[in-house]
Amino acid sequence: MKTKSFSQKVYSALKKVPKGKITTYKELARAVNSKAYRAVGTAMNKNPQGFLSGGKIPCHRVVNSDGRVGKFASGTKKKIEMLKKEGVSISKEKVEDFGKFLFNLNKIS
DNA sequence: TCGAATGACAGCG
DNA sequence: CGCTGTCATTCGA
Repeated sequence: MKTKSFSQKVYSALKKVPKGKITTYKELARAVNSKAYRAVGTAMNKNPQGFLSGGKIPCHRVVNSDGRVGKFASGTKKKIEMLKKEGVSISKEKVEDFGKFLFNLNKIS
């Protein structure tokens, strides 16, 4: 495994998330063996290589540990609708069965 | 409720 | 080029 940048690892982990599932900044940060929860979102925001640019980074599948969608580049509400189309139950701006749709990147035992 | 920690970027000198 | 402030967050007291 080559020494990838922190952000690069985050993208790779996020790409692993299947459709209809979501993940949290905390899990992503843990996937890269870091605790820079903020850096995960910040790096994405600075690198809009997400689904908007024809990329493969489902930034909209990333939510906060509280189940909140947090903030998104193209509009938080927009992501909520997308997630709902994927099958995720969201109320207002918060995921209901958040833990149920959560995808374990680290597959914690 | 508030502050600290952590990674990256923009602005300023 | 180097430092500071801010940010798509989280945790502990």
